[in-house]
Amino acid sequence: MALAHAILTILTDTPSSGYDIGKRFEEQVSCFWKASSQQIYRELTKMEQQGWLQHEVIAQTGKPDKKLYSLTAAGRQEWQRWYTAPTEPTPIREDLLVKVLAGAHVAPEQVRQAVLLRRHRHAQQLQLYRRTEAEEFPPNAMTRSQQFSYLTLRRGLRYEQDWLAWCDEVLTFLDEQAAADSPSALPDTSALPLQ
Amino acid sequence: MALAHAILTILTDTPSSGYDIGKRFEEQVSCFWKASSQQIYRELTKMEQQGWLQHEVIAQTGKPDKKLYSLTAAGRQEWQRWYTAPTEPTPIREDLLVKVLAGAHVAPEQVRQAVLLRRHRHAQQLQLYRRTEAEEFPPNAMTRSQQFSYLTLRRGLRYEQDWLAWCDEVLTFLDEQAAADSPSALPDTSALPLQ
DNA sequence: TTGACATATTCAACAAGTTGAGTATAGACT
DNA sequence: AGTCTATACTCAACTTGTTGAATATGTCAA
Repeated sequence: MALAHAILTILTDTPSSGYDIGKRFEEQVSCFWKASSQQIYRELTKMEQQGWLQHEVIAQTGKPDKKLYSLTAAGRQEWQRWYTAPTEPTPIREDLLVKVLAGAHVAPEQVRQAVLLRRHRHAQQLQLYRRTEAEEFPPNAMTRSQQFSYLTLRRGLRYEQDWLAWCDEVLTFLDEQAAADSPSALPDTSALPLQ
Repeated sequence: MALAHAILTILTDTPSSGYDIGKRFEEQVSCFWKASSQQIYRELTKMEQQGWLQHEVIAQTGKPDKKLYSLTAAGRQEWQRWYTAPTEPTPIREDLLVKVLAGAHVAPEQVRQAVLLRRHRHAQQLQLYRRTEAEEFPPNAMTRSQQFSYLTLRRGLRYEQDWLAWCDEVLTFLDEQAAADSPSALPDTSALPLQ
């Protein structure tokens, strides 16, 4: 039911077509939700069958017709119900952590490579968020709606920073291990790699 | 294919039954992967069909028979291939962020409630991880395998701490808004809620 | 002795997410 | 003239994840 509620939330803001919703997902919401257009269209059909939405067909010149969806009273009510119900955290499924967990069974270089690759991805994503922050959220001139939007971007920023910091922890650990194992290492830095 | 590789990883360590794997998922891996036993059994069957695993039936006294799965050469090879292939970050789907995004459309108290509920959950999870840390990872006496395991716990600890910090950011923002809106507020603390 | 709990696995149905193709119009670029 | 992109939607097949029930044995405690 989760995607349905994300869609309801967008339609709370303004009536939209499936295509519009898809774009808003990509632009605004991609930091914490991803949905393919196929998924969105399918969900919209289901939600209309449930009576949460209605649509009217809008003829456009130069573009294909579109179905403009808007909330029904039942939809608005369902949205309110959802809003006050507790939200569960996303189940996390992280390949990289599985790899690190098994780190003792592979060459240290393999662990390092895996972590480095992911570190790079998070660094890029962080940069992207930083750009968005600079471009779309002027420190002293945000509307109320923008302020909330900014709070969600803050989550994205934190998330990426936290990943980077953890990757660095792992890399530091690997460095210390390597130093301790190599004959030319300083002898007294091997213990207590993390605390 | 992701669950399959998590299972391969566990079997790299030691041959196990579906039930054993389920328990290790719950105990060790639950911080970053969740799988129901049904899912695991289904996946094991599929993996055996692909030739990654083989099993032998072990008769036990006082307990039902079990199927002890172990890696084949092909399975080990596939695991190696996966290990060196880049890992994508999990797609995140966070209801709570959708709620905060729409914060301007509901009463501030509703946002606060939603955030407080989640904050509580993360605080509890953090405490749980802290206990695990204290009980299972003695600072100076970890095996190599434990050290890697500890690194994954570190990810969990960080993750929960980061959530708490963000929740507090949102709550602070809401407090400042409330103070700015109420007549008895200090007049000059309203601007620049975050930076 | 009855019921809860741990061990150990299977089947069925469904919901959610992914992949890929297909249909259409229209403007812009080459 | 042909291709690319943007708009706008649909259908089908598949994989993955969730929920609930069913089966079977043995131990431990109320």
